[in-house]
Amino acid sequence: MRIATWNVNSVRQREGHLLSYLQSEKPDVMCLQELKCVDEQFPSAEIEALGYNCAVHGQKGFNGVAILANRPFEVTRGLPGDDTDTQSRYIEAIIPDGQTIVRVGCLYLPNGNPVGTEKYSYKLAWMDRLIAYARSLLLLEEKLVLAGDYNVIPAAADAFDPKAWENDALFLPQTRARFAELLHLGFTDALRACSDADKLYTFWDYQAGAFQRNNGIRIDHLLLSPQAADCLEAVAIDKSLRALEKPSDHVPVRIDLR
DNA sequence: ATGACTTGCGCGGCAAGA
Repeated sequence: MRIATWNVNSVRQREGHLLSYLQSEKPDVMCLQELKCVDEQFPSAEIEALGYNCAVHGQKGFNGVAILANRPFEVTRGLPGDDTDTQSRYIEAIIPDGQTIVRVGCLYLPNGNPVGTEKYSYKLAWMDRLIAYARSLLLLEEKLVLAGDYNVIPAAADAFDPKAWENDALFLPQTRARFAELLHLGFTDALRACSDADKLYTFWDYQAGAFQRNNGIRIDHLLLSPQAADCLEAVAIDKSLRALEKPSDHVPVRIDLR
């Protein structure tokens, strides 16, 4: 089973690239973040025409997540743990796979900048909720994939210029500690399970020719439960999409599970 | 040293992103 994740930075602006990607890479499951639209504005008809089912958790203007799959599936919306949180940042699917299932969580973790504001405390609180929920999901002992834009640079090797990120919400020690805490529950970072190479990035800023200089960061991740990690066959970062006209600032990351 | 793009909203320049 092929599972991909991509922060599209507006699904309406990226519809053409998305449809091309679905046709060329043929993921069984596609996780999308930063839709920047409400459910009614999501291009469901065009995606369904390619044989996908869509589950959308949109929001006006910002945020918004979706899961697409080439078969029917069950879906739940929202990250448990705070009924007052109105931001659309989590959607989960149970994907049938022969006699078994794969549970896929699609997440858009808050950016958290500027540090020292309520934005950063919201990020840390959201990570605490994710850790608590992930702990409960692991008890199910299923194939589980938590995929998305984590807005976390896990280590210095995951940034072209780590010094520039020292005081940023994506790289602060408290941020990385929570990401480590999540991993230590028993998750495997799919990319790092397959490669210890540096200069592997999933985001390049639009400004100052960052992509041309490969001045990027790795912040889009697929975390695997033990049962999913045992099935990991391959991982890829689809960097070529960043060189297209009108790209997202993120590129897709995908895995193949046997 | 600073800003450097892109998007949504909605029609004037901001907020937000990372």
